[in-house]
Amino acid sequence: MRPVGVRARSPAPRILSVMADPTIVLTPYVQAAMAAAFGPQWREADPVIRPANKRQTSADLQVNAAMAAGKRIGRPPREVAQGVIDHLAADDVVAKAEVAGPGFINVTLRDDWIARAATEQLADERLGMPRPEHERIVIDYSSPNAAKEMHVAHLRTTVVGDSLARTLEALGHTVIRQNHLGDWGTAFGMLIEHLLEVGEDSTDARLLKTDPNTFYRAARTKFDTADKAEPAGSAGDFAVRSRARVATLQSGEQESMRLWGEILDLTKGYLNRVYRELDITLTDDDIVGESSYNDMLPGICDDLEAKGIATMSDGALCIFLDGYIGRDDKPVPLIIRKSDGGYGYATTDIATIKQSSLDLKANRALYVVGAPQNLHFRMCWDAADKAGWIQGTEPIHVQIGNVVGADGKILKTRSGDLVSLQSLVDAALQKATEVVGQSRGDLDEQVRATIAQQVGIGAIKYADLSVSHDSGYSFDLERMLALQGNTGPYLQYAAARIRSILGRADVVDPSGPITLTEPAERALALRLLDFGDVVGQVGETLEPHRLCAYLFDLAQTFTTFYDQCPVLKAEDAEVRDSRLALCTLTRKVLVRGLGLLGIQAPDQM
RNA sequence: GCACCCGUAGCUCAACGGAUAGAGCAUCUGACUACGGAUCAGAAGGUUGGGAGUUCGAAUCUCUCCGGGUGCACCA
Repeated sequence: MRPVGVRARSPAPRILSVMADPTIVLTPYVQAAMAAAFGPQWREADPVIRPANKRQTSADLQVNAAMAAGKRIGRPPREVAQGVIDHLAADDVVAKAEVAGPGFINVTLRDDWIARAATEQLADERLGMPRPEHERIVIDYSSPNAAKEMHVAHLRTTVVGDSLARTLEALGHTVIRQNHLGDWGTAFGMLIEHLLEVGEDSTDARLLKTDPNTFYRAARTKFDTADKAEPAGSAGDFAVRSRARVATLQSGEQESMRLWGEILDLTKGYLNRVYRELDITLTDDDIVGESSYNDMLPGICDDLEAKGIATMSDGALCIFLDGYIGRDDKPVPLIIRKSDGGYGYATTDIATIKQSSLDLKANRALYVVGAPQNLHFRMCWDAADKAGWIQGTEPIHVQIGNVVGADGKILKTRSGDLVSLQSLVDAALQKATEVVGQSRGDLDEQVRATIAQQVGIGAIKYADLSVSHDSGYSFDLERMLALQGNTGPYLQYAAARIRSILGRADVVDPSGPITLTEPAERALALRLLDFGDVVGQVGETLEPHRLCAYLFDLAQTFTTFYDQCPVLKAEDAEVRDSRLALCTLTRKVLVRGLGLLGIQAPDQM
């Protein structure tokens, strides 16, 4: 059985758009040196180039291949390292290379090379982002339920999934967004009956658009009241009608289907409002309701049974896979058809991966879904794979950790419900409004409101994205809206500040050339060059927090530069032009990077 | 019981098998009457839960123990 859900980490061939990334530029040089020194079998070897350890050396990069190679070559690592240096023909890039410690090669890049690379990066539309081998990538994310309000758990899968979609698209991949809307199930019987009772054009019906939980709860309450009434039937026949409606709906009866469609239309109104407020790229075109798989489900069950993969057990059609043992040492079943003939998530999830692989020909299929569902997905994919339905597709569960409160527990309201997404957003917007009102009382209210919107949403998103997606994070408004520290507002501020500087310069579109004399200039330029590599890494590892960490570090590197190097008051025109170009490039990288995270950068704040 | 995730500075979190484990917040000390101070420089803070192993080298890989979270038959 093939391992599923694990991304092979063999280094993918990368095609560079410009010379920008130092590691990529240096790699062939080092490989050539190793081949020249120790034979052609080293031409493809990973030179293990890493950022240099700043406590040990002032160099920029370290090449660590010599230590691993030492054993195979049969020579001391330091000797191997020296051999690489002796054959290194990279004078146009490398200023200095020297052996250190047990066999590190510390490499210092040439200032003029860095300057030239940064100037090129500024001219590059893609700012040095790589163009990896093209893939088709299906991303399942957000996945709310019809007629229910989105809650905390949806927030993160929506935000993380959207960032991944934007990033993978920017890398040139074809991204197919799939928003698996929960649009089917027994609850629709009572929802339809409730809709009929309140009237399709009533204000109560409009609640589906504005406050779906209230609508849902009203239906639920009626159902429960009627269902549990003693003696039976004393509270009306709502429950009976609801059950009957489920049956007519499932049979495809026209009027039931129309009413069902009405509920979905209203739901889409709600979802689109939330997505627009959060600046999420999902649209109606991305909605793939669970119901759209209905027609496939019987065939899937039949096929799995015919292939001998699924068997009947206690009236349900189940798949028992090797290696899945549950309580009491009993094998865990994957139930694909319930004993009442209905289908659960397992069957539709098998359908989705089958479709992504065989129909959509996806190279990767991402499921940006809560971590607790890991077992479920592994079983579905193992089953699908066993049936031969995963061909050339790597299914990946991008596990989303829980959002917890200050007490470390999952965010819940006093009544025990999960906290609604809207209440979190509202709280963030209110707080952002306060902050902007305090610091920018000079701006008119309309402008302040726009900024507060961008800052509040940016703060939430950045908080979601800046910690690794599989770990939980504590929802703390104070922290996420803080103006200093690793937060969205800090990065937005950095971008706004640079724009202000550029606005006060008389140059329209600074293009350099960039020249480097001050250490702070050099450090900034070098860090800017890393942008493309970081974005490429996010595309492979599916970890947006790496981009967050990079942007934060870049912003800090910039402020150091800005503190130490006068820009507008630079001593001469050439230096001024160079620094304005560095400012421009930094702003472009920050804005583009935030854009990949799905965060807007206000012009002023 | 079985499986997956996690345990790193007071707090929130990083670290692609590489050197003395890094940031931010909080704490403490300095700088500049400021090209946007929403700043910069610095200090302090750690036996990476414990132990064993693999490796030239382990927070990272393996095993084991402790502690926490989650999942495990008709919910999605």
